[in-house]
Amino acid sequence: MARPIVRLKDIADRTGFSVNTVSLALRDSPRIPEETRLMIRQAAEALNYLPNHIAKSLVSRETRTIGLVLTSITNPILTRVAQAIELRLAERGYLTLFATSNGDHQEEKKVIEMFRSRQVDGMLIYPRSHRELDHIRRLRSAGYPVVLLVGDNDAGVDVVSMDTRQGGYKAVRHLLERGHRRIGLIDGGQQRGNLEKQDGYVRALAEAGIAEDATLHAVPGTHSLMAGYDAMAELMARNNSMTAVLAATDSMALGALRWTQQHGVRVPEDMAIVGFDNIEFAEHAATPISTVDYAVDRVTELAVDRLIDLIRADGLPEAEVTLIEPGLVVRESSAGRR
Amino acid sequence: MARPIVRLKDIADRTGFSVNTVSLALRDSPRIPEETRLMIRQAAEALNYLPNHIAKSLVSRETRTIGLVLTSITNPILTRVAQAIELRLAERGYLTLFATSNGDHQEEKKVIEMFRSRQVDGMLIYPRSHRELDHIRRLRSAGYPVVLLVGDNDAGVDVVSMDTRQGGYKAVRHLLERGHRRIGLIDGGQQRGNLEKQDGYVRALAEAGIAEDATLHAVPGTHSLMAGYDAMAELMARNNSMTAVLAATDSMALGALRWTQQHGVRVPEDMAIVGFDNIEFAEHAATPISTVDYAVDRVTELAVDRLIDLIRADGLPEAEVTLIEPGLVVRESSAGRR
DNA sequence: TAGGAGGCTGTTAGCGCTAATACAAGGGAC
DNA sequence: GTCCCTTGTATTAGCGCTAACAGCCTCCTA
Repeated sequence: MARPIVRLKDIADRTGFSVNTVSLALRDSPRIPEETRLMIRQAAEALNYLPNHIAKSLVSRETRTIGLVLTSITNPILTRVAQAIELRLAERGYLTLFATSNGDHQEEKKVIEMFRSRQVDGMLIYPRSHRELDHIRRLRSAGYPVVLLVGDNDAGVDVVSMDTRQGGYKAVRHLLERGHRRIGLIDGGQQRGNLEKQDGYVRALAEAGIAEDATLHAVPGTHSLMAGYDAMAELMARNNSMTAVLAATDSMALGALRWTQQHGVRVPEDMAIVGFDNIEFAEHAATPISTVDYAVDRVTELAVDRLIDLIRADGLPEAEVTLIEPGLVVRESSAGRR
Repeated sequence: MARPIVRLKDIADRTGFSVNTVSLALRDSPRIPEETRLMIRQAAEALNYLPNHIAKSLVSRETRTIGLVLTSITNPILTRVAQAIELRLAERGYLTLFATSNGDHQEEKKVIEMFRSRQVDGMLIYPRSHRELDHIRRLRSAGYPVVLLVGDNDAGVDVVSMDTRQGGYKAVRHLLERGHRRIGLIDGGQQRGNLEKQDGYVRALAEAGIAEDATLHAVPGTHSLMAGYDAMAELMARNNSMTAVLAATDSMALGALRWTQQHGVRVPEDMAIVGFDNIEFAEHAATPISTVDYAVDRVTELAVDRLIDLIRADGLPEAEVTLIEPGLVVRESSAGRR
């Protein structure tokens, strides 16, 4: 600790000018003549001066920092989202303060408070639950710029998100078109009321006149590959004559694929598999996996743009929900007709 | 913007006490009687007061924030590292300011300056090059607590890292013991002088009396699965009678595996494959991949502990380099003898 | 009953910076 | 020569907070 800090005062002492003159010179004020500016710049350089952003923030009331709240970064797609957001914010001159909620409501609230206390200019939040958003709505009504990275039309907060409901719908439509009737669903997140993917799944089936069947649903607790593997084992043990399965993440789809490999079930001949997110490992799996694409670049770009608009506006405008329609990437795992 | 801020002054006005008394009461000073404390607490609650951490930092000269610099978070193992670090720092009461250098030297320097300007209490850095560390050594001699997440004994800065040199050595020894003599290497990062894995590879071969053979080396530009795939294609095209290959990351090992699948090369019978990092996707690949384990928990725990020790010490102690010996996880991809 | 000793609270200064204002010197217009 | 305006700089105040010190009671003791 106790590293020596070079302040404006030190430059002032060295050059004989006042602190204020030094401040103005370093900020290229037109009121300071070229010659003075140069002298001061040189002194600053010689002393290896670095402005104290903390002090500046106290005066300017902006920190040029935004807070990013994720549930957990182990989900490969959230990783890519985090990376892309950091990059875009950096381009716009913002630094990213990062924290994870671990899917816990109290943690999420605590993290948001910490960010507020640190006076972040705005927040990007991937909420653990897509339904319980009261604490975030309160944030917004207190005047804080917030953009959610997942959510629904009725969120009451700004949202930029993939339309996963539509994604689920598209994936099931695709499977129906290939002749599948008994389609399984490996979901995740039901505990928190995040039902978008399931909604899409149900709607597509309903349109085709197919009733829901609980024996075709599995709800593992996590999104990991092993969770997908176990869920697949469970579904297969139920003897429900399933011929296709939709997994809520590619990791889980890979787990399901692994199960089929180990148990002599051919993909896609005996079992079609479709995942979500389009991660690299899904594309190059032993059997390349069909998937609902997550448009990382679109989502992050729009989300960051929107957040910065909110920050710059005075008085928050009406909340806006942007849902991006995902594309379906069809690969070998769901090829061919039944 | 322009959200209204509740300050100590507002609580003071409301309760009739002075700002100082309010400050003391909220910090549970023993000099403030219970009754006063309660009144003030209630007022604070009623006004929804949140301390301004920025102002506090200006006075206390600590921000309780550390800067984490990564090259890029798309490498799955760095993701896990980032997550684990954030978690451990949060436990210790620190927030994580996050930035990526994208493997660019100027970016790395710029990011470090931004962190300094924001008065972070310390930094954890995954440097793009394990050799060009002058700018980081300068940081240290200026009194900044820094811990590198990869590095060598002669770094001159604190390091907590996996011993990847030892990892490369162990992996090759393992292949040699299985009877392999023509062992390929798919590396990455040579451009920046990160030769640890290659060093270990070379040493193990030398000890076995096997000369280096340039036709067995491939150096893709990135760490991605496709990079591994392409490198494998290149190595196989060289007709170098290779029977085993060591890839610098599991992603690349998966890419190599994918190539063998598509070209009728049996693993491990015709080709053994060993990777680095032990990511979940390697464990559950079509052929489970042997790998050099990355002890995420050990590394991040020790790194964070060391950093906080440095922050608490007055006057930085001698730099300390901790290299953690990695374990080798043998799976199907390198099973059986030749 | 004077003189402390504590208990409680207020006042002042300062963290490093910016913004608003003040001021001194020089130059032109009349 | 006075007045005013411009140019360059210094002074002051204040961001929200903490730390050091100052002061005023009340109560106890000799």
